Amino acid sequence: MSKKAISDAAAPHRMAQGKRLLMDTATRLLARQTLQSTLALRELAREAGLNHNTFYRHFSNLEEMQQTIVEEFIAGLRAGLTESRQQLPPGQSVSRVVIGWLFDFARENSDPFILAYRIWHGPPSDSRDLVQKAMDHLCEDMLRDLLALGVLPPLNEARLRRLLAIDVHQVFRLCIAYLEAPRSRARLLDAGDEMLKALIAGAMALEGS
Amino acid sequence: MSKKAISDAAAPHRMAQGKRLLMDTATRLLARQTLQSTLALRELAREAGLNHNTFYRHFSNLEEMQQTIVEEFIAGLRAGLTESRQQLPPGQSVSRVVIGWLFDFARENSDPFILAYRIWHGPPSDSRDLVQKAMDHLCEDMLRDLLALGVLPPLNEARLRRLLAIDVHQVFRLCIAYLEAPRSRARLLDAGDEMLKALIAGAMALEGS
DNA sequence: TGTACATCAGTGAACGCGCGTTCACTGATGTAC
DNA sequence: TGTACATCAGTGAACGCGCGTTCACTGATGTAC
Repeated sequence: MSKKAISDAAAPHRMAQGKRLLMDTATRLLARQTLQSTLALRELAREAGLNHNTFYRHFSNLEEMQQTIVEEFIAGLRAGLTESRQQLPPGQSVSRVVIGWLFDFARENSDPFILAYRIWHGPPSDSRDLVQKAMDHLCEDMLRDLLALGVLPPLNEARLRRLLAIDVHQVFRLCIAYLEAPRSRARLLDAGDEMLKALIAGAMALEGS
Repeated sequence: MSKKAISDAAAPHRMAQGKRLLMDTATRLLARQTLQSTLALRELAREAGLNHNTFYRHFSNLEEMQQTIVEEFIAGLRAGLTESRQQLPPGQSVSRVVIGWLFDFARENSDPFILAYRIWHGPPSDSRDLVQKAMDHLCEDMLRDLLALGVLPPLNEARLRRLLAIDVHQVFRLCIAYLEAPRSRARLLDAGDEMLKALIAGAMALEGS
């Protein structure tokens, strides 16, 4: 199970040091800010240890940078999930393994993870649409996997999609909870497992009625 | 079913015009901002049509004001829910009625609603703790109501709480979706109904195993 | 292989502006006697 | 009922500061021939 930070996975092409540094610093500052405030361009550069004009060499404004950060995060998430899906150890609870992997991923990339989560639940924006699209995609993959693994009888697909979307939402919330209280890992894994089981059982019960 | 704006319900005591105006304007600006940026004190006052120093008559900083806004929102939400619970029309789907009421409430108080939702999913803060506490409370009320109505067999309470917490999260997400696409109201109500049914059925299935 | 030139990443000074905060003020409302 | 005083809501000028943005510059890397 890979634990590479996404910067390696998603941007193997050489990237200017300054750009890399600005993106990482911005992610850190945005993810760790305690009350909402604009990220100031000069503060970002100061924090990154660069001249404030270096920013303009790579981005024309902060929104553009944020979008780049989100794209990189999404690419890393998808690459990692694809990889981890191919190595599903047989006989284990699927959701435990996947959620476990996601917990690790969240821990390795906590700042981008938190940032993406907040953007996902934030005001409408291009960045938010990117995150939402990635989540939809993730949902589709999950449905396909569950059907392929035979965990699911072929129920009403539209309903399954809706319920899996709930699962995805809540799993990401669990990841955030995990980051805020890493010692609860086992309990949170249980909760994730219970949730998927309940949703699938619920879907089957609704089908019958 | 009351549709009063929360300012009436929660702050019947006379409040200085300026304070009221500042809080409403801040809520509007915060809820409608498209990309995250600090609310500037002077911009707020300008937008409210007041001298920028009026702010200091009522709050010592923006965080304090935000907390006041959140408290007022929560008080209004709870008062409204209590009221609507007492007038539950018999024979209807409980979740449809409650979610329907919540949709109306969200529409009548869309700015505070959106703000509270974003705070809920945002960085740790006193405001966020207030929202979380209100949601926990709401979950307890819901559990009590469902048990009293006999909709639920008395299952494992801890598990019920966890699954209802999921329901609450998702119901609020549905409210946000409703605000962003009011024409989908019927579809979103269906989704809310389906979700609660699935979760309850899932809980019962897990109990049996 | 060497040379000339273009592109690129990063620097540093300078600008005008809106910001948060302070202070001293005004006029209206409430209260004590 | 009237008077004196305190409290309260809102105003306006002034401050120093950090901000975003521009411009002209440097030195390193890449490329054409």
